[in-house]
Amino acid sequence: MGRGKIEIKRIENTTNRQVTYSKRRTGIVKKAKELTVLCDAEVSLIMFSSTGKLSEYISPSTTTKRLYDQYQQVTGTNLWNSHYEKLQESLKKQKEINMRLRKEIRQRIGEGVDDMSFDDLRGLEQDLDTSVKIVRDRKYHMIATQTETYRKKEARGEDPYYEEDYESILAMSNSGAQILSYRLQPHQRNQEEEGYGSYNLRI
Amino acid sequence: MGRGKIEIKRIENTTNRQVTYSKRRTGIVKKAKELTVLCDAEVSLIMFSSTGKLSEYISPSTTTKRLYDQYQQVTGTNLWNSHYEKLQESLKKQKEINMRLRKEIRQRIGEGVDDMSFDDLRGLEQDLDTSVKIVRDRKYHMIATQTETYRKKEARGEDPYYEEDYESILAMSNSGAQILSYRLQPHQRNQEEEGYGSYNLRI
DNA sequence: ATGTCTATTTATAACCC
DNA sequence: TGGGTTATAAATAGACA
Repeated sequence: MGRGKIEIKRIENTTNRQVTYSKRRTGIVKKAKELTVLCDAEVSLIMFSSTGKLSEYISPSTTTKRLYDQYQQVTGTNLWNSHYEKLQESLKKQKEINMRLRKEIRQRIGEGVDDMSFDDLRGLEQDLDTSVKIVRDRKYHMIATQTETYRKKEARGEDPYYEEDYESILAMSNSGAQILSYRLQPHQRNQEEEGYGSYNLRI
Repeated sequence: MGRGKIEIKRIENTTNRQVTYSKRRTGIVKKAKELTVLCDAEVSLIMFSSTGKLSEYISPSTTTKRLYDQYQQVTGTNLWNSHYEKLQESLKKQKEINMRLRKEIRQRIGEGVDDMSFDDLRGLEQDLDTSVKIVRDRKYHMIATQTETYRKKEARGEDPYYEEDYESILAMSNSGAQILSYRLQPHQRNQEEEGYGSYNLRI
């Protein structure tokens, strides 16, 4: 191939190795092209240099993906299987989490209370009490704040009803979107869909 | 390449085409091997003849699948995605659902209450009241039932403390497993034991 | 890293088995 | 198909820009 026979053995000098790679890469790609045209073949050639640089050639009549699908069919080995399995596992996990979340919500709503132990009941009751207290406090706070605003406006001589009436002030940030989904669709609790969600969230 | 310059153009004669394919296939595979050894590269070469016959070369240091995984990483194109669009979609959906469920639980606990509208707050409060009522009723029912059992035992002259004391009767079906996962986080329970009586106040 | 030059080695087209 | 043989075209190692 050049000035003197060479032996096919790893070129230790990094620079030379890269130079040779560059030249031979061009050569092999040319061969692949020729094979494609001359023999009407379909060729996929993927190369990583020792520095990790990628080069590829794919016959213009096809795509890498299509050719690999064919490859799989012929060889029987399913390259995507492992990916598929991972996805499925993920999905399963998500469904389990979903189930748990649903169960927790159901219990918080008061369903299935008959199957709970006394201690759990007491715990749940306490939790609910705490929550309801938080919500109520927030509600009171909102009322207080809005009343304050109303009074200030009035004090400044503005018409407090200028833009909105008192009721609408209270109702103000009624963000169209319902927040508790179960309240939106009472029937929904039957079994929404498959439930996967997240992996390790803490509630 | 032989007796007279040839032009790179599809060989129309099928037999000749196959002969040429066969010879050149050998040649290109040799080149791939040389590139692998000489330049320490990783090469995947897949070829389909015009008759559909598959030939491949893969550098011994890797596997077709591994090399293709690398290929995907570098190119960004995900060859498998299109195969599993449905699965992937499913997964996405599940994650969204879980997100919603988590959000709902968080709200039922009383988190994020500051971002809710007044109406939503009122709705949530009602829901929580209802739930706590259900739970409390069930608790009372259990107490009543157990007290009943206790009395009956006593009436029959049995020692009601024979196996368990009164407390443990109440605590009975304490099913080791925690039911509400969020309760596992201890700090959340700190503010308990308060106004049971005010849980159903309404403005 | 890429392109050019050149001596030499390789690949291979055409042919035959 | 696959293996030889051989004349010739192609590829390329080494050197340098």
